[in-house]
Amino acid sequence: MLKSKDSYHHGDLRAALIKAGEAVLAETGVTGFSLRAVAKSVGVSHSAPAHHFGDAKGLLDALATEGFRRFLAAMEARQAAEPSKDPRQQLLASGLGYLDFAISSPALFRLMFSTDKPEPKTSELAGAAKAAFMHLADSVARLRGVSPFEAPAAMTDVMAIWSMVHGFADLYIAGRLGPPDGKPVADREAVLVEILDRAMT
Amino acid sequence: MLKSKDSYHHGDLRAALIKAGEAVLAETGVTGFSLRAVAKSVGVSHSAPAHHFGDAKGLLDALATEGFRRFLAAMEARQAAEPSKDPRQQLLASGLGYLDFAISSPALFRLMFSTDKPEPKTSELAGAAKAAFMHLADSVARLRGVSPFEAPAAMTDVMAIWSMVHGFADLYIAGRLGPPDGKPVADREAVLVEILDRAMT
DNA sequence: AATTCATCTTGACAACGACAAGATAACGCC
DNA sequence: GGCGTTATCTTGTCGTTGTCAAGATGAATT
Repeated sequence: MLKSKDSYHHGDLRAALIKAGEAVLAETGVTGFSLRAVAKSVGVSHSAPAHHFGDAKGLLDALATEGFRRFLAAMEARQAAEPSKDPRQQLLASGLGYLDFAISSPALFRLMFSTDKPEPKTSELAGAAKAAFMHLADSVARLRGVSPFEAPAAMTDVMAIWSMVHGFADLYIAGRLGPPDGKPVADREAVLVEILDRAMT
Repeated sequence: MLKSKDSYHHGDLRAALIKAGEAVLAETGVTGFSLRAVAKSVGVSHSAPAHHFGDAKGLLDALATEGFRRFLAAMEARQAAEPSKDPRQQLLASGLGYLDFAISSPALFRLMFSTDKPEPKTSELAGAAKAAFMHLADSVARLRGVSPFEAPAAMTDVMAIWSMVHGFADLYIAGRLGPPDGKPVADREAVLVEILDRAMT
């Protein structure tokens, strides 16, 4: 018994709500986000989401969790498409995947890095976020030959690289890069590669 | 005739609302932000703010505008406190001011770089944001000896430096820097100076 | 002093998040 | 097969929110 549209029980409500929630989030942003709008777009009563996610924060957490998974997937996809196995090239490819995701889902990207830290380490959200961080740490480990958790210098590399990509992506989706009133940025990927290269010293 | 607390006309409502709005924003974040809560904290009717700011977005825009002014002031303050007049040292000091502001007003910082671009270039918001950008462009111009608006290489410097500080500040206030479950970051200023240095090549 | 007008209040409405109580059907157990 | 249990979804309600309309107040202007 899977999706039956007109039966009393939806059958796959949780997944449907996450999918619809992502669309609503992309359209209205976090501030305009409405549980009832999500429910309506799925064709379900206004308080149906409560049973699956508790309150509004619950659904947003689920969206952020799903976001971190796709975020990681975007970085890995770019790495897989990069022919060279050189750690430096792989790390640059990862950065391009980082930017890909931010551009394709700006509202979700913002939600994921929204100020509320993931509370307990047992939560799925924290796990997905940690997985994304570990991907970066591993990439730097391959580049430097040392684990960032053992060598402080490598941890500085992690922070430098992460700050650079994240800042570029965040400013880009805010439309704030380049001259104030000018167009976005000529060739964003070329620029990102060039400045990311600086972060690796 | 300035602030008279119990008269029908407040006398300085606009300024009072901005001040109170900033407090509410800091407490509840953008999502929990409420016009009525701001009005109540000033001791005024729930729809008094409308006359000064139109709708909720109007007040948030005013807060962001004020934020950009203090943002610029924070960078200049750090520069003034830096004894060396060397362009590189001055630029680093500016970066520390950037971080100062983000840490002291995280919610406001997020609001300022929130995705909605400043629409018309005539708005005060766009002007204040542009002033902050110009400060950075000027600093880079002094460092490189060329205006970023004339030399593409210098503009790349601007983007590299801005991305680095912004990313570091944004990740820091999100509590995401350093090991996933660890403490914030040992000496944040030393780390920022070190990685910012990389951005300048 | 009379009038004008910006400023602020009161009242209303639709939409929202959250809660409680009930309806429906899937599942387990005998 | 029949019955109770339980997860799932609906309906109804409450307090709060943003926005609009209409009125009250008093400062400024003439």
